[in-house]
Amino acid sequence: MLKISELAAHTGLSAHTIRFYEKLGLISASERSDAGYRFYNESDILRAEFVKTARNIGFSLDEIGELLSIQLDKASHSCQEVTDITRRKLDEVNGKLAELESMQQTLIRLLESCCGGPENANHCSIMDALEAGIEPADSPSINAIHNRRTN
Amino acid sequence: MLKISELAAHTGLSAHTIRFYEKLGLISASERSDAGYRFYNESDILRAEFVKTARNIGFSLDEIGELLSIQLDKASHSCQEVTDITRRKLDEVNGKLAELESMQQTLIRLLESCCGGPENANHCSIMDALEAGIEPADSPSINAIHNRRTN
DNA sequence: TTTAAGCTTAGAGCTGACTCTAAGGTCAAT
DNA sequence: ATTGACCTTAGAGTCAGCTCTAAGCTTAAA
Repeated sequence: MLKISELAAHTGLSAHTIRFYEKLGLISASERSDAGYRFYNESDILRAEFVKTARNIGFSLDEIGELLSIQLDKASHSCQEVTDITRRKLDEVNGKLAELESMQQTLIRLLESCCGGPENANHCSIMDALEAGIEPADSPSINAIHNRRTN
Repeated sequence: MLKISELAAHTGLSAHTIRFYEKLGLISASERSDAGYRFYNESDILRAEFVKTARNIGFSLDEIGELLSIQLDKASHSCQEVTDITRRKLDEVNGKLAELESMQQTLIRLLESCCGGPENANHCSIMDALEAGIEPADSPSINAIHNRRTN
């Protein structure tokens, strides 16, 4: 039986966050002391670790809620439901990756174009590019590979 | 001279957003009609486009403010200041990319492990992995390349 | 002339995931 | 007995970047 600060130390979540997750129905303390202190038993701890793991992978708290409700009654949920959630998340991640890679390419291009020296910025090619309204570069190669796996 | 909705159409920003950016000091209307309507002249329009471009690249509104203040007095700012802002942003983008690529690898690994079929989730390998507390995979190869350019 | 679309303002609300505060009760050690 | 660390709650605040509302004024078209 762990107290909240012990569960916090164990999971790496703060006590505040654990209470917050409890409000959302993600984590609960099966028992309370007479004074109202939360106590977490083995299965509470496993559940908290599940939440932490899922959060690390990038699932939103809502999605973690979905996954937990599947976990509570696996017999009436299918693998497909689980992969659907996972695939949705992967698609989202791929979309963000594409955006960020486009930004990355643009930023690299800008940095390569500018001397970066102590000269004044009158002829700075980065400023010129921003004023001219450069297009965001899209970085096709890497994402094309990633996306192929998901579509 | 454009009215706010015309500038909105021109830039792809909403009129609401343009007013919001004005509050932050990013965009301004050099003139007003007798009734108080904003009117944007050529240089206002260029400034709005600058903001839009910088935002597309991924700069925060604060950073855009910095860039604009450099633009207003290029003679007293150096190329180095501009590249510093740009490099900072690139580092940030690279950091997010690394995180997302790690998530991506983990999600792909999960999807590959699961049948995704209509069977019940009693033996779903994704659920198993979440319960077992999988490590986030870090995807070294691609980021190692990206990061090499920035450090 | 009337109507609809568009403009103005200050300020509130939204998103997601926390993070913190205030006011108070509990517990272990000295 | 007192200190200090820990626990409780409801609820407010934070971040960034919008997004919307209300109440009222202006303008262009039919």
